[in-house]
Amino acid sequence: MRVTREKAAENRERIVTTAAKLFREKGFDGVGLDAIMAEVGLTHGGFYRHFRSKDELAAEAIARGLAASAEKQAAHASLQDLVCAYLSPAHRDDLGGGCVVAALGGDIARQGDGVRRGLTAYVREQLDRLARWLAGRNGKRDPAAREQAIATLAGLVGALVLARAVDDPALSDEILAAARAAYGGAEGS
Amino acid sequence: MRVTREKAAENRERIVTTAAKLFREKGFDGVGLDAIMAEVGLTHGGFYRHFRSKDELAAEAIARGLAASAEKQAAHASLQDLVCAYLSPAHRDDLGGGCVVAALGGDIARQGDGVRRGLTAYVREQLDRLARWLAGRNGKRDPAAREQAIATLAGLVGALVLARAVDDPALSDEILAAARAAYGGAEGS
DNA sequence: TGTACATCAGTGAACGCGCGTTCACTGATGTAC
DNA sequence: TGTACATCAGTGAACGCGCGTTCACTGATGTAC
Repeated sequence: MRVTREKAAENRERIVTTAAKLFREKGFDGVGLDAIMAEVGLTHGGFYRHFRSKDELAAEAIARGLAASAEKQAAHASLQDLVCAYLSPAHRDDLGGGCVVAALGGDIARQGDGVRRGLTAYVREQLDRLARWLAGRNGKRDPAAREQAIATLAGLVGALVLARAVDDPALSDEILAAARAAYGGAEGS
Repeated sequence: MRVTREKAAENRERIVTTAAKLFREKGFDGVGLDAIMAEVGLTHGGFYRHFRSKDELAAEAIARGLAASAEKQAAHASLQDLVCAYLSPAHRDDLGGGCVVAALGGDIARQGDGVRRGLTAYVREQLDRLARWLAGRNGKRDPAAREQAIATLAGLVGALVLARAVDDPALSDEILAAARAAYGGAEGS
């Protein structure tokens, strides 16, 4: 049942992206290798032709998810766009495709070095991007831009976590709307 | 080996508080009943004299953790106090005794109805408290107080999650300090 | 280009461990008289 | 107050299932000649 090298590489790729989705949806311990492989369309035995362990897959899946997030954030034309998209009901309801930090934040703090190092680099990158935007908005060379960037990133992540954790749809929507307003998603750029 | 009714009630209590601590430290799936019971000083078999299942314990432990948090927040004399304590390095490093939402936020969204309803009530309570304080600071009857309360709560939770997830102690400290400044922990009341 | 052989991605059964749950049992507590 | 019996919190072994991991095997792909 050997497959093309090309096909094998594609399968490996799909294992990583599928895992990245499922981990965000159900947590690291909430998904088994069999569920991941089944969603890819393979049997679980073949997993170890691609990865040494579930942990190795987890590290790679997180890295992939962070890279995808970074790309998505970079695509926004303005801070306003980014905040509106991040705090949209659609993003709240898209656990598997959304922000890795909001979905797995608590668990990441308990993960190994590789995962946490990747996350740290991602946070630095996002802070730099936000600070640049904020400096542009407030006037060049704003010394408070970095502090504002940190407050904004924290507010975005926290608002999404709260909006997802809360039981009442009306309260959840209110949280998103208030945070959009507070973090610049409703004002002009 | 029967024990006093009093002693049994005390044991039950300790199971709940120990579970509340360990769940926050290692996640729901990261701790077994045997570990919880061992830390209490009992054997795992006795667990089912007190609870019908691990899930039932989880719901009660979360509720207990939220109640403890609410009490702690209410004890602060001012918003400044609360923000400074919440965003302190000590709180960041006290996973087991700290904020339930920051420690288990992502997992709570995947829990049952009981847990989420309790969390929702807790969030409402905190928002009301924050809005009252913010209205007091800005002048009575501030219509933006609630929006500001939401932004503040989100910022607190998000900053703590980020500070814990990040690998670099200096960046972690910077996040806490910036958020303290941005959310009113450094200004006068 | 064609043939023979080596490689190796994927299969599916099996292993082993952890963990939630159950159960027969113990013996001190609680209660009825 | 004292005695006999019922209750039940806690014990420790056992069960069963899920899941990460291993392994012998298959058969198409890749390669050497």
